Amino acid sequence: MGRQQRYDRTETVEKAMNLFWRGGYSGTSMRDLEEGLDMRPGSIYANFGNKEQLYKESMDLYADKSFTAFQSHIEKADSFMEGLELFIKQLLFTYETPCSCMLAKTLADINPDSAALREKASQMIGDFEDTLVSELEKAKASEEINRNCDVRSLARYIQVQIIGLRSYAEMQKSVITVNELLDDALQAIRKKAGSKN
Amino acid sequence: MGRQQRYDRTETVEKAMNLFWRGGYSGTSMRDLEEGLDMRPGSIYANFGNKEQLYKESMDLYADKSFTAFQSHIEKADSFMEGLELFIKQLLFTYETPCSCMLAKTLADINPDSAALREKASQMIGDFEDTLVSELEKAKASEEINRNCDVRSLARYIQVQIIGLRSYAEMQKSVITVNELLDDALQAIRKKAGSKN
DNA sequence: TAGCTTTTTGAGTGATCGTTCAAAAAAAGT
DNA sequence: ACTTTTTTTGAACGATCACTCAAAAAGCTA
Repeated sequence: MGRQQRYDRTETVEKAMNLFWRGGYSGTSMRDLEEGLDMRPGSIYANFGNKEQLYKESMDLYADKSFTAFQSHIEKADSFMEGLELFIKQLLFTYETPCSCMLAKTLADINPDSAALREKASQMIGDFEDTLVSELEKAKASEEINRNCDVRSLARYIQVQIIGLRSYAEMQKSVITVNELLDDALQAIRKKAGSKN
Repeated sequence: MGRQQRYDRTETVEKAMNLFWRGGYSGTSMRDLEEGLDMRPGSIYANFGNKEQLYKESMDLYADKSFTAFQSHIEKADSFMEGLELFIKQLLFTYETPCSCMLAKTLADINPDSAALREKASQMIGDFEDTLVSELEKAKASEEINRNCDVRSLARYIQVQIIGLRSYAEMQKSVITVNELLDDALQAIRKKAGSKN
Protein backbone atom coordinates (compact mmCIF):
# COMPACT_ATOMS: atom_id res chain seq x y z
CA MET A 1 0.00 0.00 0.00
CA GLY A 2 1.78 3.09 -1.27
CA ARG A 3 5.37 3.85 -2.12
CA GLN A 4 7.89 2.59 0.40
CA GLN A 5 9.99 5.07 2.37
CA ARG A 6 13.45 5.78 1.04
CA TYR A 7 14.85 7.11 4.32
CA ASP A 8 15.28 5.52 7.72
CA ARG A 9 13.91 8.08 10.13
CA THR A 10 16.41 7.48 12.94
CA GLU A 11 19.37 7.59 10.53
CA THR A 12 18.04 10.85 9.13
CA VAL A 13 17.65 12.47 12.55
CA GLU A 14 21.17 11.33 13.45
CA LYS A 15 22.57 13.06 10.37
CA ALA A 16 20.57 16.20 11.19
CA MET A 17 21.80 16.07 14.80
CA ASN A 18 25.42 16.02 13.66
CA LEU A 19 24.85 18.93 11.29
CA PHE A 20 23.06 21.02 13.94
CA TRP A 21 25.60 20.09 16.64
CA ARG A 22 28.42 21.42 14.51
CA GLY A 23 26.71 24.43 12.94
CA GLY A 24 24.14 25.49 15.53
CA TYR A 25 20.50 26.28 14.81
CA SER A 26 20.81 29.55 12.91
CA GLY A 27 24.14 28.47 11.43
CA THR A 28 22.65 25.41 9.72
CA SER A 29 20.39 26.26 6.77
CA MET A 30 17.68 24.11 5.24
CA ARG A 31 19.91 23.88 2.17
CA ASP A 32 22.74 22.52 4.35
CA LEU A 33 20.29 19.95 5.65
CA GLU A 34 19.01 19.07 2.17
CA GLU A 35 22.57 18.31 1.09
CA GLY A 36 23.60 16.53 4.32
CA LEU A 37 20.49 14.36 4.48
CA ASP A 38 20.29 13.90 0.68
CA MET A 39 16.61 14.82 0.85
CA ARG A 40 14.57 17.35 -1.09
CA PRO A 41 12.77 20.08 0.92
CA GLY A 42 9.35 18.48 0.42
CA SER A 43 10.49 15.22 2.00
CA ILE A 44 12.02 16.97 4.98
CA TYR A 45 8.84 18.96 5.63
CA ALA A 46 6.60 15.93 5.09
CA ASN A 47 8.61 13.95 7.64
CA PHE A 48 9.47 16.56 10.27
CA GLY A 49 7.12 19.54 9.90
CA ASN A 50 9.70 22.30 9.91
CA LYS A 51 13.28 23.20 10.81
CA GLU A 52 12.55 23.83 14.50
CA GLN A 53 10.83 20.45 14.92
CA LEU A 54 13.74 18.69 13.24
CA TYR A 55 16.05 20.48 15.68
CA LYS A 56 13.90 19.34 18.60
CA GLU A 57 14.06 15.73 17.38
CA SER A 58 17.83 16.13 17.03
CA MET A 59 18.02 17.33 20.64
CA ASP A 60 15.92 14.37 21.75
CA LEU A 61 18.27 11.96 20.01
CA TYR A 62 21.28 13.77 21.46
CA ALA A 63 19.87 13.50 24.98
CA ASP A 64 19.03 9.85 24.43
CA LYS A 65 22.51 9.02 23.15
CA SER A 66 24.15 10.93 26.01
CA PHE A 67 22.00 9.18 28.57
CA THR A 68 22.68 5.74 27.07
CA ALA A 69 26.43 6.37 26.85
CA PHE A 70 26.54 7.50 30.47
CA GLN A 71 24.56 4.52 31.75
CA SER A 72 26.66 2.06 29.76
CA HIS A 73 29.93 3.47 31.08
CA ILE A 74 28.64 3.45 34.63
CA GLU A 75 27.45 -0.15 34.29
CA LYS A 76 30.65 -1.53 32.81
CA ALA A 77 32.88 0.27 35.33
CA ASP A 78 33.67 -0.97 38.84
CA SER A 79 32.76 2.33 40.47
CA PHE A 80 30.82 5.54 39.79
CA MET A 81 33.99 7.60 39.53
CA GLU A 82 35.62 5.20 37.08
CA GLY A 83 32.49 5.20 34.93
CA LEU A 84 32.28 8.99 35.03
CA GLU A 85 35.90 9.26 33.92
CA LEU A 86 35.34 6.93 30.97
CA PHE A 87 32.19 8.83 30.01
CA ILE A 88 33.87 12.25 30.06
CA LYS A 89 36.91 10.91 28.18
CA GLN A 90 34.58 9.68 25.46
CA LEU A 91 32.98 13.14 25.28
CA LEU A 92 36.32 14.92 25.05
CA PHE A 93 38.17 12.59 22.69
CA THR A 94 35.61 11.46 20.12
CA TYR A 95 36.87 13.42 17.16
CA GLU A 96 33.99 12.69 14.80
CA THR A 97 31.73 14.91 16.91
CA PRO A 98 32.26 18.39 18.42
CA CYS A 99 33.63 18.49 21.98
CA SER A 100 31.13 20.98 23.32
CA CYS A 101 27.71 20.02 24.60
CA MET A 102 24.90 20.47 22.07
CA LEU A 103 22.54 21.61 24.82
CA ALA A 104 24.99 24.22 26.10
CA LYS A 105 25.37 25.44 22.52
CA THR A 106 21.60 25.65 22.21
CA LEU A 107 21.46 27.79 25.35
CA ALA A 108 24.09 30.08 23.83
CA ASP A 109 22.06 30.38 20.61
CA ILE A 110 19.53 32.65 22.28
CA ASN A 111 17.78 34.54 19.45
CA PRO A 112 14.29 35.41 20.70
CA ASP A 113 12.17 33.43 18.20
CA SER A 114 13.59 30.15 19.49
CA ALA A 115 12.79 30.60 23.19
CA ALA A 116 11.13 27.17 23.12
CA LEU A 117 14.44 25.54 22.15
CA ARG A 118 16.22 27.29 25.01
CA GLU A 119 13.57 26.03 27.41
CA LYS A 120 13.88 22.49 26.11
CA ALA A 121 17.67 22.57 26.46
CA SER A 122 17.40 23.79 30.07
CA GLN A 123 14.95 21.04 30.87
CA MET A 124 17.15 18.36 29.29
CA ILE A 125 20.19 19.48 31.26
CA GLY A 126 17.98 19.19 34.32
CA ASP A 127 17.01 15.66 33.30
CA PHE A 128 20.64 14.62 33.01
CA GLU A 129 21.23 16.11 36.44
CA ASP A 130 18.49 13.85 37.79
CA THR A 131 20.23 10.85 36.22
CA LEU A 132 23.46 11.89 37.90
CA VAL A 133 21.65 12.23 41.24
CA SER A 134 20.19 8.76 40.94
CA GLU A 135 23.58 7.20 40.13
CA LEU A 136 25.21 9.18 42.92
CA GLU A 137 22.64 7.80 45.35
CA LYS A 138 23.55 4.27 44.30
CA ALA A 139 27.21 5.15 44.85
CA LYS A 140 26.29 6.46 48.27
CA ALA A 141 24.45 3.24 49.08
CA SER A 142 27.52 1.23 48.13
CA GLU A 143 29.59 3.57 50.31
CA GLU A 144 31.71 4.84 47.42
CA ILE A 145 30.79 8.39 48.40
CA ASN A 146 30.26 9.85 51.84
CA ARG A 147 26.84 9.36 53.41
CA ASN A 148 26.64 13.07 54.30
CA CYS A 149 27.32 14.21 50.76
CA ASP A 150 24.63 16.41 49.18
CA VAL A 151 24.19 14.48 45.93
CA ARG A 152 22.07 17.18 44.23
CA SER A 153 24.78 19.74 44.85
CA LEU A 154 27.44 17.30 43.68
CA ALA A 155 25.48 16.52 40.50
CA ARG A 156 25.34 20.24 39.64
CA TYR A 157 29.05 20.53 40.32
CA ILE A 158 29.77 17.63 37.97
CA GLN A 159 27.66 19.29 35.29
CA VAL A 160 29.65 22.52 35.60
CA GLN A 161 32.89 20.54 35.25
CA ILE A 162 31.66 18.68 32.17
CA ILE A 163 30.31 21.80 30.45
CA GLY A 164 33.47 23.77 31.24
CA LEU A 165 35.81 21.01 30.06
CA ARG A 166 33.89 20.47 26.84
CA SER A 167 33.78 24.18 25.99
CA TYR A 168 37.46 24.59 26.75
CA ALA A 169 38.40 21.50 24.73
CA GLU A 170 36.54 22.98 21.76
CA MET A 171 39.47 25.28 21.07
CA GLN A 172 41.80 22.58 19.82
CA LYS A 173 43.99 22.26 22.91
CA SER A 174 46.49 19.39 23.17
CA VAL A 175 45.39 16.02 24.50
CA ILE A 176 47.92 16.40 27.32
CA THR A 177 46.44 19.71 28.42
CA VAL A 178 42.85 18.45 28.29
CA ASN A 179 43.77 15.27 30.16
CA GLU A 180 45.45 17.29 32.87
CA LEU A 181 42.33 19.43 33.25
CA LEU A 182 40.19 16.33 33.40
CA ASP A 183 42.35 14.83 36.15
CA ASP A 184 42.04 18.02 38.18
CA ALA A 185 38.28 18.10 37.71
CA LEU A 186 37.91 14.45 38.73
CA GLN A 187 40.07 15.03 41.79
CA ALA A 188 37.88 17.97 42.85
CA ILE A 189 34.75 15.86 42.31
CA ARG A 190 36.22 13.03 44.45
CA LYS A 191 37.06 15.55 47.15
CA LYS A 192 33.51 16.93 47.21
CA ALA A 193 32.08 13.40 47.16
CA GLY A 194 34.13 12.40 50.14
CA SER A 195 33.79 15.53 52.26
CA LYS A 196 31.25 15.97 55.00
CA ASN A 197 29.63 19.25 53.87
CA MET B 1 36.01 70.69 7.34
CA GLY B 2 33.11 68.42 6.53
CA ARG B 3 30.02 67.36 8.44
CA GLN B 4 30.62 66.37 12.05
CA GLN B 5 30.09 62.75 13.11
CA ARG B 6 26.79 61.95 14.72
CA TYR B 7 27.93 58.78 16.47
CA ASP B 8 30.57 58.16 19.11
CA ARG B 9 32.50 55.18 17.81
CA THR B 10 33.15 53.53 21.19
CA GLU B 11 29.52 53.92 22.26
CA THR B 12 28.43 52.37 18.97
CA VAL B 13 30.75 49.38 19.34
CA GLU B 14 29.52 48.90 22.90
CA LYS B 15 25.92 48.73 21.69
CA ALA B 16 26.93 46.29 18.93
CA MET B 17 28.82 44.17 21.46
CA ASN B 18 25.74 43.85 23.65
CA LEU B 19 23.58 42.89 20.68
CA PHE B 20 26.08 40.29 19.43
CA TRP B 21 26.71 38.96 22.94
CA ARG B 22 23.03 38.23 23.38
CA GLY B 23 22.15 37.08 19.87
CA GLY B 24 25.36 35.56 18.56
CA TYR B 25 26.90 36.26 15.17
CA SER B 26 24.44 34.53 12.85
CA GLY B 27 21.56 35.29 15.23
CA THR B 28 22.06 39.06 14.98
CA SER B 29 21.05 40.51 11.61
CA MET B 30 22.18 43.78 10.07
CA ARG B 31 18.62 45.00 10.56
CA ASP B 32 18.84 44.22 14.29
CA LEU B 33 22.04 46.24 14.35
CA GLU B 34 20.50 49.12 12.37
CA GLU B 35 17.72 49.36 14.93
CA GLY B 36 19.92 48.83 17.99
CA LEU B 37 22.56 51.33 16.91
CA ASP B 38 20.03 53.75 15.36
CA MET B 39 22.19 53.88 12.23
CA ARG B 40 21.35 53.38 8.57
CA PRO B 41 23.21 50.61 6.71
CA GLY B 42 25.39 53.08 4.81
CA SER B 43 26.74 54.58 8.04
CA ILE B 44 27.49 51.19 9.55
CA TYR B 45 29.41 50.09 6.46
CA ALA B 46 31.23 53.42 6.16
CA ASN B 47 32.38 53.15 9.78
CA PHE B 48 33.07 49.44 10.18
CA GLY B 49 33.48 47.83 6.75
CA ASN B 50 31.14 44.89 7.21
CA LYS B 51 29.34 42.75 9.76
CA GLU B 52 32.33 40.51 10.50
CA GLN B 53 34.62 43.48 11.19
CA LEU B 54 32.03 45.01 13.51
CA TYR B 55 31.89 41.68 15.33
CA LYS B 56 35.69 41.66 15.62
CA GLU B 57 35.65 45.16 17.09
CA SER B 58 32.93 44.01 19.49
CA MET B 59 35.13 41.09 20.58
CA ASP B 60 38.05 43.47 21.08
CA LEU B 61 35.95 45.71 23.29
CA TYR B 62 34.63 42.68 25.19
CA ALA B 63 38.17 41.41 25.84
CA ASP B 64 39.27 44.88 26.89
CA LYS B 65 36.38 45.29 29.32
CA SER B 66 36.92 41.81 30.77
CA PHE B 67 40.61 42.45 31.23
CA THR B 68 40.00 45.83 32.88
CA ALA B 69 37.31 44.46 35.20
CA PHE B 70 39.58 41.60 36.26
CA GLN B 71 42.56 43.86 36.93
CA SER B 72 40.45 46.34 38.89
CA HIS B 73 38.98 43.64 41.12
CA ILE B 74 42.40 42.13 41.75
CA GLU B 75 43.86 45.53 42.62
CA LYS B 76 41.12 46.57 45.03
CA ALA B 77 41.07 43.21 46.82
CA ASP B 78 43.45 42.14 49.57
CA SER B 79 44.36 38.87 47.88
CA PHE B 80 44.22 37.15 44.48
CA MET B 81 41.50 34.77 45.61
CA GLU B 82 39.33 37.55 46.99
CA GLY B 83 39.72 39.53 43.75
CA LEU B 84 38.92 36.46 41.67
CA GLU B 85 35.77 35.86 43.69
CA LEU B 86 34.57 39.44 43.21
CA PHE B 87 35.34 39.24 39.49
CA ILE B 88 33.42 36.01 38.96
CA LYS B 89 30.49 37.27 41.05
CA GLN B 90 30.30 40.31 38.80
CA LEU B 91 30.26 38.03 35.74
CA LEU B 92 27.51 35.83 37.16
CA PHE B 93 25.26 38.46 38.71
CA THR B 94 25.28 41.40 36.32
CA TYR B 95 21.81 41.02 34.91
CA GLU B 96 22.07 43.64 32.16
CA THR B 97 24.45 41.33 30.26
CA PRO B 98 24.28 37.59 29.47
CA CYS B 99 25.99 35.27 31.97
CA SER B 100 27.88 33.24 29.43
CA CYS B 101 31.23 34.24 27.99
CA MET B 102 31.01 35.95 24.60
CA LEU B 103 34.21 34.23 23.46
CA ALA B 104 32.90 30.79 24.45
CA LYS B 105 29.71 31.59 22.53
CA THR B 106 31.80 32.58 19.53
CA LEU B 107 33.62 29.24 19.67
CA ALA B 108 30.25 27.50 19.73
CA ASP B 109 29.08 29.48 16.68
CA ILE B 110 31.30 27.47 14.36
CA ASN B 111 29.81 27.89 10.88
CA PRO B 112 32.68 27.46 8.41
CA ASP B 113 32.70 30.92 6.80
CA SER B 114 33.63 32.52 10.14
CA ALA B 115 36.72 30.43 10.90
CA ALA B 116 38.63 33.67 11.47
CA LEU B 117 36.29 34.62 14.32
CA ARG B 118 36.80 31.22 15.95
CA GLU B 119 40.55 31.69 15.71
CA LYS B 120 40.36 35.16 17.24
CA ALA B 121 38.20 33.89 20.13
CA SER B 122 40.69 31.08 20.86
CA GLN B 123 43.54 33.53 20.86
CA MET B 124 41.73 35.94 23.18
CA ILE B 125 40.95 33.19 25.68
CA GLY B 126 44.66 32.41 25.55
CA ASP B 127 45.47 36.06 26.24
CA PHE B 128 43.25 36.09 29.32
CA GLU B 129 45.00 32.91 30.47
CA ASP B 130 48.30 34.78 30.23
CA THR B 131 46.87 37.55 32.40
CA LEU B 132 45.79 34.96 34.95
CA VAL B 133 49.26 33.41 34.90
CA SER B 134 50.90 36.76 35.52
CA GLU B 135 48.60 37.56 38.47
CA LEU B 136 49.08 34.06 39.85
CA GLU B 137 52.82 34.57 39.74
CA LYS B 138 52.43 37.75 41.80
CA ALA B 139 50.30 35.76 44.25
CA LYS B 140 53.01 33.15 44.39
CA ALA B 141 55.63 35.82 45.08
CA SER B 142 53.54 37.14 47.99
CA GLU B 143 53.21 33.55 49.20
CA GLU B 144 49.41 33.46 48.83
CA ILE B 145 49.76 30.34 46.72
CA ASN B 146 52.23 27.50 47.07
CA ARG B 147 55.66 27.97 45.51
CA ASN B 148 55.46 24.58 43.81
CA CYS B 149 52.13 25.31 42.14
CA ASP B 150 52.07 25.08 38.34
CA VAL B 151 50.51 28.47 37.62
CA ARG B 152 49.86 27.75 33.91
CA SER B 153 47.94 24.62 34.82
CA LEU B 154 46.05 26.50 37.55
CA ALA B 155 45.17 29.32 35.13
CA ARG B 156 43.65 26.80 32.72
CA TYR B 157 41.74 25.21 35.57
CA ILE B 158 40.34 28.60 36.59
CA GLN B 159 39.25 29.23 32.99
CA VAL B 160 37.36 25.93 32.91
CA GLN B 161 35.60 26.85 36.16
CA ILE B 162 34.63 30.30 34.89
CA ILE B 163 33.37 29.03 31.52
CA GLY B 164 31.44 26.19 33.15
CA LEU B 165 29.85 28.41 35.79
CA ARG B 166 28.85 31.05 33.25
CA SER B 167 27.31 28.51 30.88
CA TYR B 168 25.44 26.81 33.68
CA ALA B 169 24.21 30.14 35.11
CA GLU B 170 22.81 31.00 31.66
CA MET B 171 19.86 28.70 32.31
CA GLN B 172 18.19 30.90 34.90
CA LYS B 173 19.15 28.96 38.00
CA SER B 174 18.55 30.49 41.44
CA VAL B 175 21.13 32.81 42.98
CA ILE B 176 21.49 30.35 45.86
CA THR B 177 22.35 27.49 43.53
CA VAL B 178 24.84 29.53 41.51
CA ASN B 179 26.47 30.88 44.67
CA GLU B 180 26.85 27.37 46.02
CA LEU B 181 28.51 26.27 42.78
CA LEU B 182 30.81 29.28 42.91
CA ASP B 183 31.85 28.47 46.47
CA ASP B 184 32.68 24.91 45.46
CA ALA B 185 34.69 26.10 42.45
CA LEU B 186 36.64 28.61 44.55
CA GLN B 187 37.36 25.95 47.15
CA ALA B 188 38.72 23.62 44.48
CA ILE B 189 40.86 26.44 43.06
CA ARG B 190 42.24 27.20 46.53
CA LYS B 191 43.02 23.52 47.01
CA LYS B 192 44.92 23.33 43.74
CA ALA B 193 46.73 26.58 44.50
CA GLY B 194 47.92 25.25 47.81
CA SER B 195 48.83 21.72 46.82
CA LYS B 196 52.32 20.59 45.91
CA ASN B 197 51.64 19.04 42.49
C1' DT C 1 26.53 83.01 -0.66
C1' DA C 2 29.19 79.69 -3.10
C1' DG C 3 32.28 75.95 -3.14
C1' DC C 4 34.46 72.08 -0.88
C1' DT C 5 34.56 68.15 2.17
C1' DT C 6 32.74 64.71 5.06
C1' DT C 7 28.94 62.06 6.92
C1' DT C 8 24.37 60.25 6.76
C1' DT C 9 20.60 58.54 4.35
C1' DG C 10 17.45 54.82 2.57
C1' DA C 11 15.77 52.80 -1.54
C1' DG C 12 17.43 49.12 -3.91
C1' DT C 13 20.83 45.06 -5.24
C1' DG C 14 21.26 39.93 -5.95
C1' DA C 15 21.60 36.06 -2.95
C1' DT C 16 19.83 33.12 0.26
C1' DC C 17 16.46 32.16 3.84
C1' DG C 18 12.52 28.79 5.41
C1' DT C 19 8.67 26.93 3.27
C1' DT C 20 4.90 25.29 -0.11
C1' DC C 21 2.53 22.37 -3.37
C1' DA C 22 1.25 20.38 -7.74
C1' DA C 23 3.14 16.81 -10.23
C1' DA C 24 5.90 12.59 -10.77
C1' DA C 25 7.29 8.11 -9.00
C1' DA C 26 6.72 3.81 -6.80
C1' DA C 27 4.52 0.55 -4.35
C1' DA C 28 -0.18 -2.51 -3.44
C1' DG C 29 -4.94 -3.86 -4.52
C1' DT C 30 -8.51 -5.03 -8.08
C1' DA D 1 -3.85 -2.65 -17.15
C1' DC D 2 -5.94 0.54 -14.00
C1' DT D 3 -6.93 2.67 -9.75
C1' DT D 4 -5.53 3.86 -5.09
C1' DT D 5 -2.32 5.19 -1.65
C1' DT D 6 1.93 6.95 -0.08
C1' DT D 7 6.33 9.18 -0.75
C1' DT D 8 9.54 11.99 -3.22
C1' DT D 9 10.54 15.66 -6.14
C1' DG D 10 12.12 20.43 -7.30
C1' DA D 11 10.59 24.73 -9.22
C1' DA D 12 8.97 28.55 -7.11
C1' DC D 13 7.16 31.73 -3.21
C1' DG D 14 7.56 35.90 -0.32
C1' DA D 15 10.64 37.34 3.30
C1' DT D 16 14.81 38.48 4.80
C1' DC D 17 19.82 38.35 4.35
C1' DA D 18 24.33 41.23 3.95
C1' DC D 19 25.51 44.95 1.39
C1' DT D 20 25.87 49.20 -2.19
C1' DC D 21 25.75 53.81 -3.87
C1' DA D 22 23.90 58.09 -5.65
C1' DA D 23 21.91 61.81 -3.45
C1' DA D 24 20.89 64.76 0.53
C1' DA D 25 22.48 66.99 4.72
C1' DA D 26 25.69 69.44 7.47
C1' DG D 27 29.72 71.28 8.62
C1' DC D 28 34.00 74.34 6.94
C1' DT D 29 36.44 78.21 4.32
C1' DA D 30 36.68 81.98 1.19
